[in-house]
Amino acid sequence: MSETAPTPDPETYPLAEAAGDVDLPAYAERLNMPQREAVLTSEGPVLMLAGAGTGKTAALTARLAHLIATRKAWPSEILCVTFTNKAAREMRSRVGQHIGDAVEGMPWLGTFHSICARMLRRHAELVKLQSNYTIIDTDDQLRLLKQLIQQNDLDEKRWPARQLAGLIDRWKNRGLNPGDLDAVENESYANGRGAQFYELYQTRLKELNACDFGDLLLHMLNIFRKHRDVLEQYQKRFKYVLVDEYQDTNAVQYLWLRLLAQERKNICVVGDDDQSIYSWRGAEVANILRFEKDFPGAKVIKLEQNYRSTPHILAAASGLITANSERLGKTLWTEVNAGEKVRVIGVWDGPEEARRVGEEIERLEREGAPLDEVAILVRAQYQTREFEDRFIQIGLNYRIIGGFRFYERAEIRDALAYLRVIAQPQDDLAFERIYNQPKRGLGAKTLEKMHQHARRTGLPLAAASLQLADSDELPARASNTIGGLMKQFLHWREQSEKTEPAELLRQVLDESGYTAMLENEKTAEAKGRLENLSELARAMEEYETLGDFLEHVALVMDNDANPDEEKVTIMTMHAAKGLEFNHVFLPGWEEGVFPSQRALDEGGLASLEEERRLAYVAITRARRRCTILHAANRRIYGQWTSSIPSRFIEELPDEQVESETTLTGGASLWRANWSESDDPFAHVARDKPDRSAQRGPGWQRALESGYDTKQLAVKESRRSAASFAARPRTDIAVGARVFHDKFGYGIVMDQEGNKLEIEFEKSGTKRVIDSFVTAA
DNA sequence: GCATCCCGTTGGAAA
DNA sequence: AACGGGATGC
Repeated sequence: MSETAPTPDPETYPLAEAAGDVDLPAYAERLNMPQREAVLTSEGPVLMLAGAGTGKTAALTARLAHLIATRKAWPSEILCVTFTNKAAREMRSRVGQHIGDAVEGMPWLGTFHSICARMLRRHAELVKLQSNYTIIDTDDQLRLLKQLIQQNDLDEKRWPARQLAGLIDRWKNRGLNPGDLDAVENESYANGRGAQFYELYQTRLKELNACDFGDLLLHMLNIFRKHRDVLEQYQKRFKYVLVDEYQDTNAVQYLWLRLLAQERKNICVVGDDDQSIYSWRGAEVANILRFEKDFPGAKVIKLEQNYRSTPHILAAASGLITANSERLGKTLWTEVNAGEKVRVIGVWDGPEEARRVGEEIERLEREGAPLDEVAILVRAQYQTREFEDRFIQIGLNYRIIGGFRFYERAEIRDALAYLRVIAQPQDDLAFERIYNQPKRGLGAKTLEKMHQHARRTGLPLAAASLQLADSDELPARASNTIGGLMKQFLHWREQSEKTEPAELLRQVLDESGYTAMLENEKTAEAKGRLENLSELARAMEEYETLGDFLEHVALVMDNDANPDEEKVTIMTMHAAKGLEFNHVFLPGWEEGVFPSQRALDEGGLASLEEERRLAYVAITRARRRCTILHAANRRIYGQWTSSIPSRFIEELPDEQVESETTLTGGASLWRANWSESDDPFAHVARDKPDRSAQRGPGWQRALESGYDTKQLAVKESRRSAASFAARPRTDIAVGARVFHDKFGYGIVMDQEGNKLEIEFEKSGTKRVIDSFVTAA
C-alpha cells in the first residue's frame, strides 16, 4: 500500500452542493445540504441522525459558531454536552477555529459529569454537601461499601460489595433515589435490604462530604425537581442546548436534559443508533427513538454522506451491521471510489499477532505514515499487554489510552489522598489510605480505635484521631505519631492557601517522608514511582487551585506524558468512538474475545447486537485501511486455549475483504479442539465449609497486646482539636465513678469538654475521652 | 505492628 | 496470572 495514493482529506473535500453559493459564512461553506440545514435550523427541536464519518462534528461546531456569530446567544448561554472529555476538547478546539477566543467563554461545553460537577459546586448545600465536596472513584466507592457491609454484619462473600456497587450505579443511572426502589429492586440485594444499603451509602457519602460519579447527575436532577427556582435559572440561561452521542444517554441524563430544554425547546441532539455501545452503563437507545414524541414537531435531519472511509471499509461495515435487527436504517454512501479492501489476517497465536502488527506498523512508518495516524483498537484492556510488550522490544513509540491508568497507580493515589485530606478534612477514605503510608507504626488496632471514636462522636476520622491522640486511649507512641501527622496537615492546609498546587505536592511528599520511603527502596520500581510523582507535580502546574486540580483528576482521567510526540495509539474500541485514523488494526477477532463471552452469556441476542455495533464502530474508525486479525491460539487467564475466528469475520461481505493466513494447515487447524471445554469433572462442586464467622487467635492477641502508659505531649495539636470538639456528655460529672475498658474503675477528677481526667484505682491518673467510659 | 504465605476469587467496556 | 484477604509467624 502506498501513502502517496491520493485519498481525500475530509477538510478539503469538494462538495458539489457548495459550489455555487456565495453568501455563506465561512463556517458553513464546506457543508453539504443536510449539514447546512442542521446548522441553520437554530430554533426548535432538531434530531440529527448522523452515520459514522458523515461530518457530524463539523456540523455541530458550525452550528455553535452560527449561534454565536449571529448573536442568537452568547457563548455562556449555550449548553453543549458530550460524552467523553476527548470529544469535549475536540469540540472546543474546532469551535475555536471558527470563533477564536470567544470559545474561552463557553463554560458549559463539557461532559455530562463535568457540567453537573460545576453546577453542583454552586448548589451543593441543597443536597447537604459543601461546595468543596470530593468526587470519589470506583475504588473508594468499593472500600466504602465494604465497610458498610461489615458494619451491618452482612457476609461480604454472599453479598459482594461489587454487586452492590453495580446495583447502586444502575439505580442512579435510572434516576432512582433509595426511596424510589420497588420491591423487586429492593429484593435484589441481601434479601430485601437493597434500599437500606443504598440509603446507608448515601448517608455515609454526605458525612464524608463526597459523592460518586452517578451522584453528580442524580443530585442535580433532584435539585431541579425540588427547587423550581434553580431549574428556571438554568432554563433561562441556556438559550440553546446541544447533545452529542444522544444514543448513549441514560435515563438520568435524559430526564436532566428534558427539564433543561422543555421551556425553550431549542434542543439539538445528534446520534446514530448503529453506534449505541453503552447499554451496559444504562444507555437507552429508546431515548433517540422517543425524541420526536418528547419534542413534537422536531426536525429530523439525516447525514448519510460519508467523508471518512474508502468504499470498501464503508461497505464492509455496512454489510456487517445489516445482521442486526433493531435499526432505524440509514444508507451511508461516499463519492470516493479508490482504496484498499479490508484485510483479514489469521495468525498462530497472540505473540505472533503482536509481532505481525508491529511489522506492519514499521512498514507504514518507512513509507512515511505518521504514527499518530495508526491505531490498535481492542475489545478489552488485557489485550493491550501483548502489544505493549512487543512494542517495547522493537522500540516503537506507543501510547495506551485508558489502560492501567496513571491515576490508578498506588503512588499517585497516595499522593492524591494527601491532597484530598488537605483540601477536605472530612475525606475519611483518603485519610485512611495514607495515615500509615509511609509506615508510621500505626496499624489496624489504631485504626479500629479511630473508627470507633469517630463513630461515637460523629467526627471525621482525622479529627477523631487527633482527639484520641490527645488522650491516653492510645499508646503514647501512636499518640505522638498522630499528633505529629495532624500538625503537618495543619501546616500543609495553611500552605495550600499561599502555595501553588504543584509546589505544595512536592512539599507534602518530602515532609511526609513519602519521597524518602521510595528513595530508600532503591529498586527500579521505586525509581519509576518517583518519576511518576514528579510527573504528577508537573501535570499540576497548569492548575491554580488545589480544588481545580482534584476535580480534573476525578473527572478527566487521561494523562499523556508527551502528547506532542508521534505515537501509535492503543485503546479500547469503546474509547475510540468519535475518533478516526488512517490505519486501524483490530486484533483478537475470535469467538469469546470478540464478541466477548461474557456479553453472550449475560445478554443473549441483545448483547450480541451491541457487540456487532461495536464492531461497526471499530471498522468505521479507519480512513484508508482496516486490518482485522485473529489468532488460532491464545492464552486467556493463564491458560492456552484454541479459538475459532469471530462470527463477525464471516459476516463481512466477501467482495470487500482480502484474507491471508500464516497457518500452513489452513482452515482445518482452527477446529483443532474444543474438547477441553467439556471436562467431565467441571461440574464437581468445590464446596468448602463456611469458616467466615469465627475470629482467629490473632484477634485475641490483638486485644490482649500490651499497652504503653507513658504520656507524651502533643500540645501543639490540641488547639485544632478543640475546633472539632464534640458535645461533652452530661451524664458524667466530676466526682462520678466510672468504668473504662482498659483502665478499669476510677473517679472523675476533672472535666474539660469531652475529655476527662480520671484517677483510676489500678492505673493512676489518665486523660481519657468521655465516650470511652460508662457510669459505674 | 509488620512481613509472609496460602487461599480463594476474579477476571468488560467509563466519567 | 494477578490480586486481595485472612491466618500465621516474627
